[in-house]
Amino acid sequence: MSEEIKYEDSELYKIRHSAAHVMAQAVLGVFPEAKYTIGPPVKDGFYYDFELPRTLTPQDLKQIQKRMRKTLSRQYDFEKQVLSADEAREIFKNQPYKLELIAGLEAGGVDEYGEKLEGEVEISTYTHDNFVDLCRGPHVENTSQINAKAVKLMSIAGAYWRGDENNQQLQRIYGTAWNTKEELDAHLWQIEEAKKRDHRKLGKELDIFAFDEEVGPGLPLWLPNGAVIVEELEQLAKQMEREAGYKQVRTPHLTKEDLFIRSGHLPYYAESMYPPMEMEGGKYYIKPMNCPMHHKIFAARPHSYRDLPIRLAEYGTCYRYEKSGELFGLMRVRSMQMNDAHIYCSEAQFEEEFMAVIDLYMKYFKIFNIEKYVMRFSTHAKEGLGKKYVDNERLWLKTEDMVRQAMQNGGVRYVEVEDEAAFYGPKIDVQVWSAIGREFTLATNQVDFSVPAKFDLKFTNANNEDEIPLCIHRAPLSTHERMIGFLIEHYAGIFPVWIAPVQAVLIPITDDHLDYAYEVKKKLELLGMRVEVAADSGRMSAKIRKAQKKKVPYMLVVGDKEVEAGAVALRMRDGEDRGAISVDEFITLATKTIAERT
RNA sequence: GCCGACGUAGCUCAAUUGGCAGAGCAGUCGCCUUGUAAGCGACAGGUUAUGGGUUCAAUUCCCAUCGUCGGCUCCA
Repeated sequence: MSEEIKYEDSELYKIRHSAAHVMAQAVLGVFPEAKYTIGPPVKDGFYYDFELPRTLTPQDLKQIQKRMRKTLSRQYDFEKQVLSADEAREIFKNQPYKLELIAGLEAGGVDEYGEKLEGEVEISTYTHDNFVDLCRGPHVENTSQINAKAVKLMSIAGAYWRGDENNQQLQRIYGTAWNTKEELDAHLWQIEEAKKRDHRKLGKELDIFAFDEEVGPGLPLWLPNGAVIVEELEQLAKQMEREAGYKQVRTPHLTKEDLFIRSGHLPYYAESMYPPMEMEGGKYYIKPMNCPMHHKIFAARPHSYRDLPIRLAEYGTCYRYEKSGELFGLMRVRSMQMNDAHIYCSEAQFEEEFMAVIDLYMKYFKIFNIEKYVMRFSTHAKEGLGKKYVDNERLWLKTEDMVRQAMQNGGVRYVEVEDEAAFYGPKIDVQVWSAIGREFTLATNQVDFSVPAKFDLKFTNANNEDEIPLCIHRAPLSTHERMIGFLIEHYAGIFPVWIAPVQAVLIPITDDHLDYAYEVKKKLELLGMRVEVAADSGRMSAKIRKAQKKKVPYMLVVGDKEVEAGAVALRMRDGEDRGAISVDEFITLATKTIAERT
């Protein structure tokens, strides 16, 4: 990776940045009264945000693109000019957003996102043709370096000024730009391919989950096939957690408000919680997370340092009132089951416990063959102490160091991001991307050196004194919803045999072979396999096609020869025909594959 | 929640400028008895998301609600 040119320094970056200017010029051509804001390059393209007199239509996009092509057919230089704040103000006197940016640059070197700039700040403009934009570059030298056939405007969207929902909402136009038309076509093709593995599409095709308007948005229904996957994941988690010394607990879905007052979730988290129910004068909430319940379990009995660490695990069912626009298939829902656990330990035990959790992550990633992810280490920021972060710098630095040390000792690659921690401690998030490119936190591993105190959690240490334990919140398998959404896309629906909802389909060639098919099915089911018989009146090849579309791992064709020999003709879903093998041989092969989760 | 687009059979999609709502697949029932990705036929399937409005007439035009999608914000 390090040998590659950074995107920010690449030619493509300049092309996209420059294309954004050309687009802004075109928009101003159509709407002379438009206020333009910022327009940076992004992954695969660029955007530009505008305040416009009316909302844009797809027709407008065509017109804007046409104007862009006209500009790109000529040869205009991009000319940089460094100027004073006053000079800049004169040029952009009718552009309030630009004036705000100039003020930011002048005052303390704040960039277009409100982030601090390093070093000396100069104010500069880039001009091509008749269009001037406040910009620090870089750009291509001349518009002719942008291939008009490799630029395409993609969509119109709403966006808030400086990303703050309290600010003015602007209209954003997304575009994509490449070196050549071939690259553009390849990109568009890739988008189409990605849609095919979108979990919302595959989830429907493979009968994994469904939403129902009368049930409500963000409340998925697991169809039988989906429930199989849920069950397999739970069994995996329970097995791994048993081996790692966790104890299973179970807690209610409802709780009095007192619990969330103590935990500190109310009122700060209230807007993500379902409104309370009033019962006998008291308020009850549906839980948005399990931690307070687990803390109460820890507090339910006295503990000696000899008992620690105590690891409490639960696939807890939680409900969060996510804003309607934030819902996204299974990836972002309102009802969810978390692969949750809380580990209570002493400071001395912390590193080992944290490492063990990371180790568990790695085991899971190996099982699922997950390679494309980023571990994000989120730390506190000094300025936030006592505000968004618990005011205990010693423990922040100590636990952050412990986490850093554990990650480095384990040889785990991560990126460190300041000022992204939970309020109670640093954390490691595992970031992944959905098929259509949206980023998600799949798993999370958080240190908590604060909330245990709020719950008066304690254990008796070796000196016979009360001591507050540290707590590790961890969810390596995320929630069932997000994990399965992710797995559907990760495998493109071609699940490994152990989680495949249907593992084998018996395909009788004629009805004469039905009895034998059922006989084999029963034999396989006794071993715990999920098997179906294709008993419809179609041709064998039609039955294969059906099984193939459902991505069933094993297709077992049975005809006269197989009945005679006590065999099945094994066809794999990649099309490989393994010919006739004995039923016992198939059982050996299948049960081994399933048991090894390969 | 905000901005925009969209909503026709279980699924994927048709339906000239407002003029009788259709097809393929899936399903059911027959026939065929079949060797590695679609055998043939018949039947059934709809208050065009929901509720109002305009009109002689609305899937089509207008309004509201619900839902989905693309983004923003936010997140397991």
